[in-house]
Amino acid sequence: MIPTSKEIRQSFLDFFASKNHQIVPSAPMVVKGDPTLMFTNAGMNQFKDWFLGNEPALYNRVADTQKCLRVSGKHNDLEEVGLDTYHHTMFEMLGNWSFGNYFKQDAIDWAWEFLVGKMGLNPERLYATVFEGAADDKLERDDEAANLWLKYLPAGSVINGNKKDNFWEMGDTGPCGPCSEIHVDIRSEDEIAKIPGVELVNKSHPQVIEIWNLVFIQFNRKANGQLEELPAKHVDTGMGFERLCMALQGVKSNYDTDIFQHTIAELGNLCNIKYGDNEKTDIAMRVIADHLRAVSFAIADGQLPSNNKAGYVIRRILRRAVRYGYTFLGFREAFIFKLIEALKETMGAAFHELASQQSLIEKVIKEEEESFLRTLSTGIRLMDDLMAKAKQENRTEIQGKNAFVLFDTYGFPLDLTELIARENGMTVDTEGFQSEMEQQKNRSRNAATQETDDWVEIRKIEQTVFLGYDKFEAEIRIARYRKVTQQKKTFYQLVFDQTPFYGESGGQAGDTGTIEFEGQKWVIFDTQKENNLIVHLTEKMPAAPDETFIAKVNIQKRQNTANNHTATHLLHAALREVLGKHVEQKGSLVNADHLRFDFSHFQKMTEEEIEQVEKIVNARIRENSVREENRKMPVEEAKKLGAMMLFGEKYGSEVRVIKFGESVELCGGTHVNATGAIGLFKIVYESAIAAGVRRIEAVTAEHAEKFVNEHIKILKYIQDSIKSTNDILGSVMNLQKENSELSKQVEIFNREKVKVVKEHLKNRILQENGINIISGEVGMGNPNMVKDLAYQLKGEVENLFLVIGAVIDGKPLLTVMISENIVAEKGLDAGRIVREAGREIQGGGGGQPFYATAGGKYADGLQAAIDKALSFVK
RNA sequence: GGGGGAUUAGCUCAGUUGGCUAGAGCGUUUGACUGGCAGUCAAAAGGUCAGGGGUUCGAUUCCCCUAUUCUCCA
Repeated sequence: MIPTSKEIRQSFLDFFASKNHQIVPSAPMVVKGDPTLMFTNAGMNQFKDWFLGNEPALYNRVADTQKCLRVSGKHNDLEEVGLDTYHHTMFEMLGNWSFGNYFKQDAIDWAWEFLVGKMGLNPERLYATVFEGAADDKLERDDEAANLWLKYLPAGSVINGNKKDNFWEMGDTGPCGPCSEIHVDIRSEDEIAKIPGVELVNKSHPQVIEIWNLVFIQFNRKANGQLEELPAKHVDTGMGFERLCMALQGVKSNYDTDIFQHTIAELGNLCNIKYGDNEKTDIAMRVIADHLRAVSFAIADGQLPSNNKAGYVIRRILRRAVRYGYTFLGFREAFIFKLIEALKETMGAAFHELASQQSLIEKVIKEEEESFLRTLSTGIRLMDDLMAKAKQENRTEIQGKNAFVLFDTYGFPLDLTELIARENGMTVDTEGFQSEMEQQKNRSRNAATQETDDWVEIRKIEQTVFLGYDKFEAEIRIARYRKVTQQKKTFYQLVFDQTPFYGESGGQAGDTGTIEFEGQKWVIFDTQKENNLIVHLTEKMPAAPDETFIAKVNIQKRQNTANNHTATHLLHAALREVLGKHVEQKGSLVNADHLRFDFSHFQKMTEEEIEQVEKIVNARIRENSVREENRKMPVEEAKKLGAMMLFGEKYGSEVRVIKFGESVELCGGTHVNATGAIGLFKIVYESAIAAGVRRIEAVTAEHAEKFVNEHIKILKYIQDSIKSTNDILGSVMNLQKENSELSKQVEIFNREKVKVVKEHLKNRILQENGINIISGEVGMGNPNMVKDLAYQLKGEVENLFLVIGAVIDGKPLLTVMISENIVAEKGLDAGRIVREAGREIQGGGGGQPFYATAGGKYADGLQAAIDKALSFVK
């Protein structure tokens, strides 16, 4: 009986539950509150603070399955995906952890018990690697792990690995340690007979692969590169779920497991191509099946495709999928969104966010696909131009610089440029392209360099105590600090033993304020949160950092922020009341000046809906509901209370619940004591930010008052200046109507005047050598009338040579118009004539051979200029 | 965070040495043809050339700032 992916996942969790592990849900794939990471790229991310010692571990044994995305930074697999059968952008990582509890022995015993005992993998096909040691770090071989493996494996199956493969580090600094990997050989008997598996371990063979990495964290790497032994040792393991399924289901590719096959079959139906028929179309289908997952889960976690940061990464993944579909499967219209139903059928049971967010995911993806198809068609047009130009210049190569512009500025991928070039018998200078790319990378790197010194620890603390819910001011001591230099600017990060400062998180801006000691003040210009660490930023470091300081939060700003935050909760509840329960928070920003709230909703809000929402919020404010706060409520109880849980948020087992009347939310932010403090709430802006997502911006209290007053002031000003008493709108509309009628009148008069002047000039035609010469000064209101006059005369008088002078707004204007045939016959050039004659009015000019104008500063010279112009035909 | 683009009619876009009375296709309206529809033909309406400053006799075009947006890199 072949186990399904669902059964395999469950067996893993059940197994470690039986070993007294706490099973926790997957953290969101999109990381919030960690500046060093955009996406969860390993199972341990959500426990980072426990490893770093920033906060105590809640459990000492944990296991889970974690949604991971590897598309940027150190682990970037994006361009590999699809080409082989085992790389992914998004994947599930099964993991078990020990926080200062068990170590190498249990980790290895249980891994073996699960794989061989529970899941029935053939032990003869398994290999283990252990760290061979490294001289530069003065580390010995990990004999302890090796000996443990020898209980289960023959000596020939325990292999030494180097620092690159078998020493795990989180980053340049931080916790690290040796690791031991389990590899499995899933080749056929025949192949194994030819080459023993042991020779293929870590050789990138698609069927001799690592499935489980057991990391033994025993060191801390400092900024100077040295290692120090950790007091508490941890275990961090990660097993690729897709690979495990492949091994257990007896297939040769991750994509042949039931995790992907349903989606691939559906895709095959859409394009009428069978998976397995052709290498090229197979790659495309794998790319799409993989990217679809990554993008769908990212959107479900609240990360919409956008034009920078994490959102941009998501956009790029989706576009890569569209590109493959476009090139290899012949899709010319959006298609990926149609596969979400199939994905939901496969994974929806384990990850119910797929089902509950399905229509949003579909809309967003469809919109993105369509927008990228437009980008592609623009690129194809530009490509046509480039090729035409190259052919003109007898080149068969598209210059690297041009290909780069196409890519860099217009987002047109290089492989498509090459494809189109090839189809037209041309090539692309990819070396030139790469060198341009290299320059761009250097520019960015130079701009982004940041130097971070080691933390200087003054006193040991377990975790900063946050006092800000109750206090604006407190005695604090600095626990540690470090210097950060970024683009020649230097500032310091301070961590306190306790603090009234709120660190930026949950959309609420960080506090500002001061710390004081004996009359001296240091400004805290921002407070940030890195995971759960509250970091205070200051430009100057106190000379005696081990003193006790008074920390004071900027109260005015904090209160304004609280107004806006509470108003956001009321707004959220009101939107659900007016628009429906499909409204869910997709993003939120709260600072002292205003609030911004993004939420799922599929159409523009009507004026009436906005008005109604505003009305409800203001009514709640007047009700003056008192804040009911519970800082440590079990998450299950909060759910029962009807608190809104957001997808894409990580919740601990105990949560803070904020209740104002009907509004119940899980929230770590700071709020008003009673809604009355908000005073007034005004929506100032409603717009779309993506398919299916709207944004509201609003202001409260003084800012709302100011907003209203300014509008009233403007209205009053209008009322005063149009001398209207009651019907302002009617008066303005009347004025507009009158204005347009008057403009039309002026237009008519002007035309009439041009006509009169024209007739007058026609009566003064001077014939000379078969040329009809007209000249004179005319009084015209604007240059366009003169132009009009000239063109009319050209149409009505043959063989014309016209010179007109006019003074408009005190400035002289000279116009010359010559019939085209005269230009040709006599070799005249109106442009040259006005340039020469223009000197008489201290100006210059130009135009075309038959029509040119010149302007100047010296109006008295106008007649001389006219004479000068006439001298060209006389 | 750094670089490169874009912003012209309701929509998609042309508009290169600064001066072609600012254009095309689609759409809209009207009229004609057809028994009706589909359609074909003809005509018209529709533009503060994103906003602000500057250079110039003259700016959609060149320069600077702002806003919005796209795109690449980190």
